[in-house]
Amino acid sequence: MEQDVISAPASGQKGRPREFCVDQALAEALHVFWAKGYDGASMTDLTEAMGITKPSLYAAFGNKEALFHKALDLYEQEKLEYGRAALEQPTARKVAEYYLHGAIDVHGGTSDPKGCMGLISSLACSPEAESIKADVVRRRASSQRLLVERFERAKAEGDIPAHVDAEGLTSVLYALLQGITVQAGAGATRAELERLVDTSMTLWPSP
Amino acid sequence: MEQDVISAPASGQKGRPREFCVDQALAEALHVFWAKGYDGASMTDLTEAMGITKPSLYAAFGNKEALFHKALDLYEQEKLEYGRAALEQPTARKVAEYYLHGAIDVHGGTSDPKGCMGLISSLACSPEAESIKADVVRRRASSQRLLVERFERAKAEGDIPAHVDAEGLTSVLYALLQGITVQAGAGATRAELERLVDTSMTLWPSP
DNA sequence: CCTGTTCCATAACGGTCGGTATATAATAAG
DNA sequence: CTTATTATATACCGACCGTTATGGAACAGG
Repeated sequence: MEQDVISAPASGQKGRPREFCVDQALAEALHVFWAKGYDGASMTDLTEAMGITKPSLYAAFGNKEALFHKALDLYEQEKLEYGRAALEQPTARKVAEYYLHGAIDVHGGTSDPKGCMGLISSLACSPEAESIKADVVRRRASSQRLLVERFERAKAEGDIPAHVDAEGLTSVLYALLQGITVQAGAGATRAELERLVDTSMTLWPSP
Repeated sequence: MEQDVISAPASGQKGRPREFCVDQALAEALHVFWAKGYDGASMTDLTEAMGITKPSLYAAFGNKEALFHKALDLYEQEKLEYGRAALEQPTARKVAEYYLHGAIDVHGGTSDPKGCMGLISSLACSPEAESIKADVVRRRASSQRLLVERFERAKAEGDIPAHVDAEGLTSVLYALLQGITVQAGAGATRAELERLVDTSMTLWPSP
């Protein structure tokens, strides 16, 4: 019943071959969800952007919600990779710098929609979007936990003062990140966002 | 043609008197918009919460968009008053403290919906909500400007170091504010939000 | 060829959206 | 009383929502 979404190899297909690339269609869907949010993206918006008809979409992805979760997977893999890379920076300060500048690149750039796809889709509150919101919150919590551990390691390494609260610092960094995506979505220029980040880094605790 | 929405005095009304209190109905509408956002709040949601029928709503408020703008006015007057009060604090540090703690009280409380009504309604991007978003962005910019001026005064008074960028600091404070409302809407506890604010204040520049 | 399977295209489903037409009820003025 | 004016209640509008049934087109194996 459940069909493999990742482009199947040419062998073993019995019926009529599909006329579109699933990965590319998913990338287009991601773009629509990113720009309009889960509720704001209609099936018509999606199918037109993906270049396929509604039955094709349902056959390949299940339904709108399943399509969103797959788009969110792709979003995290491709666009939120800077979050994983940030953790590997040598110092806590560089972790934060990498994080915030990465946010500007991804959420304040010109090639992709402004703002954060997860944030946009999780603040809209239609009852059917509750599972969407729960998914986003869950993913956010897990990546936030990694950041707490990273800052606790930094404290052990004397990288940030011992009196600093690692969880609190993580919440602060996340709040700044969220603020960046909000302001980017509201039309802030790249210069304004960099000013925000630069000022943030002047406040960052010194070891 | 345009009717005065503020409860008119008993004199001069010619027809059948209305059977509901306009102010109270507006307060109920505010609650719905706050919880669900502009797009997420349906006319049925609104009329049921307000206890009136759709024709009554249209007669009294015009349409959904006009109702939202009036609800947003009420929201700013009643719920965002802490933003104006913060500006009058004696030092920049106290301004920030007042601002952030006020945000926790209003956006992370239990009596009202979690999160920020403006943020929730301005991130949803249906084409019809563009003017909603523009209104929210405009109001935000104007209150942000007041904060920049306040911090520039603080610099002149030696309240924060001269090398600090007042505009950047304002963007940082606003990002923290937005992050607080986002995390409150995502289910953060009051203790977590206070931890965020406390840690933020340990980073605040000393004079 | 035929059969089976899978995909595409059209059209339609019931439901909800924001917004109204219509008719009736309640008041003030004459 | 009648008349004018305004509010209410019901029912409805066209448009769009997410989803699916239907019928034909394109392939593989026999």
